[in-house]
Parts: sequence; structure tokens; C-alpha cells
Amino acid sequence: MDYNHKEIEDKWRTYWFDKKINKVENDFTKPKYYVLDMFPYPSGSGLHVGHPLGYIASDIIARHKKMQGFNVLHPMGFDAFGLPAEQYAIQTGIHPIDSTKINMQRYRDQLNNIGLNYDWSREVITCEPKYYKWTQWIFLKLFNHYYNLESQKAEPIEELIKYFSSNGNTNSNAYPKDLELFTAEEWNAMNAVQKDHVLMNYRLAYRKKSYVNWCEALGTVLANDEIKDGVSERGGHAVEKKAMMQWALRITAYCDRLLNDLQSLDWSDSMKNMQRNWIGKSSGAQLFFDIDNSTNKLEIFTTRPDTIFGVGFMVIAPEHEFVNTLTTAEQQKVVEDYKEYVASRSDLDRLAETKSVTGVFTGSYCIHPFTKEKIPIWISEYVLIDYGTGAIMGVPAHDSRDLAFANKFGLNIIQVVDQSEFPNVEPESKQGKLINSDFINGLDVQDAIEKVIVKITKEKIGHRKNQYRMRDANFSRQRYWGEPFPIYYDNEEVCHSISENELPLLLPYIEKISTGTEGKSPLIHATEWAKPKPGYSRELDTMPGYAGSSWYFLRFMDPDNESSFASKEALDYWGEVDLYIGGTEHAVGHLMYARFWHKFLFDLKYVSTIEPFMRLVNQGMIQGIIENILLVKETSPTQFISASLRKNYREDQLAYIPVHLGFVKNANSPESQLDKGGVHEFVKWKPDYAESIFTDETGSYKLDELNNNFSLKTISEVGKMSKRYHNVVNPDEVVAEYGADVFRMYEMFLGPLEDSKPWDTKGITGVSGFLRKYYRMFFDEQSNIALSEESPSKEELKILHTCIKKVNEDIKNLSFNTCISSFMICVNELRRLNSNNKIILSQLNLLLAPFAPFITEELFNVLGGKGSVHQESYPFADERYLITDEVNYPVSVNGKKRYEWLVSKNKTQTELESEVLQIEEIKKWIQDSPIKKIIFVPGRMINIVI
RNA sequence: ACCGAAAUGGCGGAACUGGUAGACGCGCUGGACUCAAAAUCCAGUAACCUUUAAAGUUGUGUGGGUUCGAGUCCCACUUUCGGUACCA
Repeated sequence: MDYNHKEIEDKWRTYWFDKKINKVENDFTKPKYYVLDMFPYPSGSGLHVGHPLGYIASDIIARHKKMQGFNVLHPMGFDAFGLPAEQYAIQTGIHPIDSTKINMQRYRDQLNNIGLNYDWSREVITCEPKYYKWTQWIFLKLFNHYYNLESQKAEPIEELIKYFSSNGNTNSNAYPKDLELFTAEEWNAMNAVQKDHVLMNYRLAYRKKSYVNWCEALGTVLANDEIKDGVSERGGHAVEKKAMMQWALRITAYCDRLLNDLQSLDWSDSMKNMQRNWIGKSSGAQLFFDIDNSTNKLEIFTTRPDTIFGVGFMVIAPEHEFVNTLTTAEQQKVVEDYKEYVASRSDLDRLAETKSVTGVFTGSYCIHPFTKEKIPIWISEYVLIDYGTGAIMGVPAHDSRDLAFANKFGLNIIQVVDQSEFPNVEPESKQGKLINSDFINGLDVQDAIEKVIVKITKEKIGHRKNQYRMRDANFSRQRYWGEPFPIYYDNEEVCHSISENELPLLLPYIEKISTGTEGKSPLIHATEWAKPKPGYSRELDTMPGYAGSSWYFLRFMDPDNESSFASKEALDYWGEVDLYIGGTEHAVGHLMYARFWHKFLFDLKYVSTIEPFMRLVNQGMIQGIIENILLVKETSPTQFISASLRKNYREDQLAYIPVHLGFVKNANSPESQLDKGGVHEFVKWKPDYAESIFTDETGSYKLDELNNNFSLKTISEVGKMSKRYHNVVNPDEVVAEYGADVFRMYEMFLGPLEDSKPWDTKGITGVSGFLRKYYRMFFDEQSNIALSEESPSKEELKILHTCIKKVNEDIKNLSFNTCISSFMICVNELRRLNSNNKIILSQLNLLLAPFAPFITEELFNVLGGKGSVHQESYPFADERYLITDEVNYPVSVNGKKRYEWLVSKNKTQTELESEVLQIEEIKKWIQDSPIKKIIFVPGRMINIVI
């Protein structure tokens, strides 16, 4: 009797669905366990084989925990707002509502196909009004709160307003601290516009001017991701940085808590480090430099105030607000040119490029606070507007980037830390004593820092400050397909929020989505919606993708609640996520925002846990093969060349165009190529290239001139599996051929959950063979159930319990690949004994149930079980069957193995050593040599060192 | 460039706190069954040298170091992957 996966899986899928086996109740009497996957964005290319890697792992844990008696919440939903659906709509005219609906249904079918035990009645979809009602509600809470530095939590903005009207902001505890001061009288005298502007400086959700990548030709804002080499990826149009009023979230208020609370989490050290570095706390000083011939002061931040006497120049970011006023007439031209050059470069370019140093002089000078010397002010792209104050003091002797800059432009280099005793240290090193530095001469760096901070504070030219690398989060998108802001403006641009009971503010339906104008989102075309009443206009930006995903894990606890985002009881019962599984690509973004929102909701006493995700595991990416063909830039008609001709061109003349894997012959090998047929398919797929020239080693051809020997070599890479690389592998194909159980186990068997690996089906027959062998153990050759009812032998019990022990340990560590190896060993050993013992097999079947839910359900019934195997108790190992009191010790002399020795496990080191010395054979080896020591490694080996 | 991770046979990977490197699976080779093939079962499989065998030598990205002993710890590098704030 062979195992018919199709029949068995269909049967049980239907059974589970009908009997609602996966239904999760808010049964507050049972211990809870919340295991969560990062919910997917329902992309048009469907679920690929990489997605389920984490889902299968969490499903195994969920089923395992359920069998251990926990009330397990293992939900699924969709992060359904996003850019791709909008672009698809603009290109095809298909509305995001429709495409998203279709994509989600496809995902659901695919997920069910794999046998994941989601309770779909708890599904959460971020683009549904009943969900985004609460996203908007949380936004309004953020808008209506400020951060109180004394109580260290968010508090209502009304309280701050009340405070201002009687005290001004002079001694307020509101974050941020270093704003312009005003008195109560001044506050009370302000008009609505002015008050609105002041409050924007304190609200946790606020408006400010920030930069976007604007592409005039496409009429839209572009993601950094959509920009390649300074031009738009689509079409290669120019992109500029454009300043616009946008919403932002004051996440920086929570920096310290986000940093400190990391220690309570069961996350990997590398993940915590990434978050720590992202927050990037550094302590130092803020300093104000007088500007020559100006009343303005240039504000800088430095971690090395001790090097104040080594300042050779100042550098400000090209976007700095002082650039125009500081630029003198003679320098006007070069500064303008330089700003234009910088605007054409992406942030990534600016960070990555370190070889060439660029910059221009403004023509203006600062005055050194102590020496009163004039210091030139320069502009350079290596100073970023978003970090610190967007201005630095250049200390070339003690900072390598400043040094490179000074060398290039011939600026003053003053040594202020004597490093002569430490010849090989970096210029940044804090070793050595201060020189050439007036009142701090002779001090160690640390002491000098302290002394300078005391002095500048006293002289009111600066103060101690912690600087964070993390910036407030931009919360505006000039897009249609996102949550609308529950905000409108009056004629004077004063911001009003709509009231909570008017939520949700529905996203208006626009028949045909098209790009906006003047930097506005497509919502500008919803003219009626955009003007709620005369004299008022709505916010036309929408919220970014991370808005909905920053709190979805809470909604799963109580998804249908209409009076709150989740009931207090449900929130208290489910508490936090016990295990969160998702990709490292979310290491900082999503995880940081979600932690921030959770802490905010904690401050408002809606949730009772300070962190949302207790244990975090990052599954690796399943990568795909990307095949690229080479396009020669700026050719007309477009020319494609074979990769074998690549050496004839400079790298910057070539562009890599990913092609559909289906067109490529011998993909992922040195022989990968498009032959004549492949090129035809390519052109059919991308008709824009129908007139192109294709060149291989034999010559250049038009499409209809290609001969059968033509070979356009492609370049293979390993990278993301994604629609944009056209390399998506659908799990349905694998499930259809081998079955869901095999697919699940194979994904787990591929390697450690946390490693990335390219998808390859080569080894799947091993897992498939294993399940078939396992299935056959229950039947005889005539397909009759053939099981022995006897009590199991000692040997059988040992095999089983060794496996149970290993599997339980491995599940705890999420080490599923070795776990599956244990199953294979167990089955092989039982088969060697010709075992068909019913007791052994029913235990093994329970053990295997979380991994292969369908086949074990079937066999559970073959064994005469009632109900579902997933409602049974998970087996635990009985130590009695595992104990052996003897173990093989290798005895080695100077590390070389000589002898295998069976001794009792319970001997002490002394007993073993004296026994070693009595063994005749060993005595012979070591006869004349004095023994240095005997090393005894418990359970491992005995090493005699001569 | 910065932050984080990874590198072990022909391939995916195993090796718990340093202690017999290569578990388990794929592939390959040989054999059994078969008219034959598929399926299944059995055996072998890091490389090298000599070879009947036994044994020996070298081996965990590169170069150093610590240790009786290093895939594992330390230092310096190389390559690949993820992130770098508007892809999700």
C-alpha cells in the first residue's frame, strides 16, 4: 500500500475545516501561548517557497504547544496596503481593492494547501476600514500626546497646553528640550496658527518639512529602492530632493526606553546589536560657534569636545538652512553647482563613497570660542543633514574623514592629543594626553572631555548632550493606497483632527488611479473628498506601510471588537507574543516601530506589557537565482550583449536586466544563456525591446536575423526571490508533486531556520522516501494493517525514547533540520529490527504530528484513534529507557587515538586516571616517558600527554 | 562606507560548554530483484599516497596566534547575503 498524499491531504484538510479544529477561543482558564508570523504583503506574484519557511516553523511550534496543553494563538493576516498594488493600478487600471482581494485569496489558498493551522476567523487585514479605523485612532492618540521627560511617558497634549498658558515652556518637562523659549504671556498672545506651530514641536505625531525623492517626469515620489545610479529605475528619469511638509512620528522620545528594554528580551545578540546601533546613542556635547559678521550661531554636536583646540574648519551639510546666508557672493557659483551635484546623488551613494572627497568653501567664518581665531565654514556631502545638527567641527588630526578632507583642500591640521607613545593607533584613538590646548593641556582625553563640558556650560556656549543616530520616523506617503490621515486643515493651514467617533475616515474610491500633481498623492483627484467643507481641505498624504503593521499583533487577540482595538481582557490574557518568527530584513524597521507603538499604548494603559515580542527568531531568506542579461546603456536601438563580451565594456556602460528564469537555458550555471528561442520569449515578454540588437561572439543581429547557434550568455546571481527578478517558485507546484507533508519537512530539512539558502528541490526525494517508508511500516504487502500488539522490546523503547528526547530538545531550539534527521534515524533503526509494534508506532506518530500533520492524522485513525492527533498529548522521553551505564572512551596519547575503552559512566576522574595507569597496553606505550598529565573529558575521551 | 550574519566533501548540511570532523539527506559507484525500466532493498563514497590489506599524509574561505588538543577561542583579511530610514 503506497501513500497517496493527494487523497489523504484533501480528506483531512476538509475534516479540519468542517470540525473547526483550528478555532482559537479566548479561554482564559488555560495557559496561553502566542506564536506569530510576520504577516505577508499579498504581492501579485503569490506566495513563494521562501515565505512558508517561517510559517512552517511556527506551525510546528503551535501544534507542539497545543499538544502540550496550551491555548495557542497562531493567527494570520495581511499587510495589505502598499506601493506595488498602487503601481499596478496605475499601469493596468485594476483597482488596488480588487487586485489585493485576488492576491489575498491566492495567499490563503496557498497557506491552507500547506496545512498551516490558522484560525482564519481571526484574520486581520490592514486595508479594511474595520481595521484601519483603529490605526487612525492610534494616530490620533499620538497626535494628541506629548512626551513628558519627568514621568517618562506620553501624556495628553491638553495638559501641556494648560501648562503653557500658566508657565510658558521655560521649565516644562516636555520632549524635546532645546526649543525656543516663551513665557505664559507670550503663549497666550499667540494666534491659532502660531499655537499650532508650537504644539507641532511637541506632539508625538507632528508635521515638519522633510525631503523626498521627487521625480518630475513620473510625477511621483520614489522610494530609495526605485532609484538606481541617481535616476529612476523605471525610465531613467532625473530625481531631485524636494522638501515638503510631512507627517513624522517622534520615536526619538522613546530612544532610551527602546534601548534599555532590549535587555529584557529573548532575542539574539546580533539582533539586539542591530537595534542598539540603529538607535546609535552617543554622548558628547552640543556647542554653539559664533559666526563672523552675523548674529547667528552655528550649532554642532561632537563626541570629542576635548579636541576643541584642534578645530581646523567647520563643515555643514549641503541642505543646511544656513547655506544660503553663509555663502558669499564670490562663492555663489561653486556652492550652487555643488548643491546641484549633491542633489543628484542618492543617500546611499553619499554614504558608500569614501574614496573621493568633495566639498566647497562658503566664504564665511566661525569664531573659535576660546582662541577667537577665524575658522572657515565648508559644505560637504559627508555631513548628513539628518544626523545631529547637520554641522560638525572638523578636527583633522583626530578624525580620519576630517583628515581626508583637510588633505584634499589644504586645511589646517592641529595635533591636540599626543599619540607619540601609541604609534600604531587610529587618529580617533582616545589614548594619549592633550597638547596645544590651553586649559586642558596634559589631561587624559576622558578628563579633558569633562573639563571642556563644564567650561562651555559655564560660559553658556554649549552643554552635555546625548545624540541619537535614530531620527524621527517619516509618516507621510504621497500615495493613494494607504490609511488616510484623520486630519484636515483650515485656510491658514492650521491642523484639525476629526473626532474619534467619526472614525474610520474612509479612503475614497477612485475609479482610475493616476499619479498626483505638484507632489501630491493621487487623492488630489478625489476632489469632493478632499474638500470636506468650505474653507477646509483634507490631508492628502496617506500613512506608510508600517502604520498597519505596527500594532496588528494586538488586533489578533480580539479581531472583531467594534468598541476598542481589543478588549482589556483579551489584551491582558494574551499579553505579549511569546514567539515571533520573521525575516532579518525587518530587524530594525518594523520591529522598532512596533515596539515604539506598543510602549506608547502601554503609557496610555491600554496594554499591560512593556514589550510586544518576547522571543524573536529570524528565519533566513530562501533565495532565488537571478539571471541577468547585459544591456549597453545609451544605445539606440538598444543593444544587448552576451556576458562573454563583457570585458569589452566598462562596468558603468552596462546595465543588468533580470529576465524570467523560464527563458534561460542552464540557469544557475556557467553555461546559463538565452538561445534564439529564449530571446524571442524575452521580447514577447518585454515588447519594448522588439527593435533591439542582440550581440554574441558571432556578431550582432536583429530579432528576426537570429540563427540557431545564437547564444546570449547571462549572468547568474543569488538574491531575493521576488517578482522584480522574475524568479519566484510557487509552493503549490511542490505540494502537488510531493504533498504538503513532504514540502513542510523538506523546507525544515534544508538547513538551520536562521540561515539563508537558495531554493533547490534536489534533495526532496530523501524526505519523500522517508514518509513513504514510515507509512509502509503500518501495513503488510497486501495493504492490510499489520501491527504487533505485544509490549515493545527494550531495544525498540530505546530507539523511540532517544528520538523523543532529541526531538523535544530540537523543537525547543527550533533546530528542525536535525530533528528530522532524528526521525529518519529512528525509522531506519526500527525497520532494521522489522518492528511494527503498535505502541512504539503510535508514540512515534504523535511525535511526528506537528511536522507532518496530514499523514499522522491518517495513521492516527489507522491506529484506531478518536478525534484528531493534534488534540492528543505530546510524548515525553522516559529516562529509564535511555540509561546506559557504559560508554566508549577513546584513550589517546599526545592527542593521537590508540585505544577504545568501555568503562562505567559513573567513575570519577581519579578512579579513571588510576585505571588508565594500570592497563598493560597503555603502560607499554608510555614506558620510558614521564607523563605530564592525564586529561579526562567526561563522556568524551582520555588524553595522556607525555 | 557603516551595522549584522555566513563560509565545512560533488551538493544541502551535522558536530551540545574546545575533545574520534563529515551525522542525516541528495548525488555518484557497485550489487540484488526484473525480459527491461521504474520503484524497492543491500554495500561503498573527504582528498592524496603506496596498495591485497593494514597503515600513513593532508584536510572545515585566507594568513597568523593561544592550547596537550581549534570547524569551535583571539587578531588581521577575502568573498557572499540582509539592512542602511519611501520595497515589503
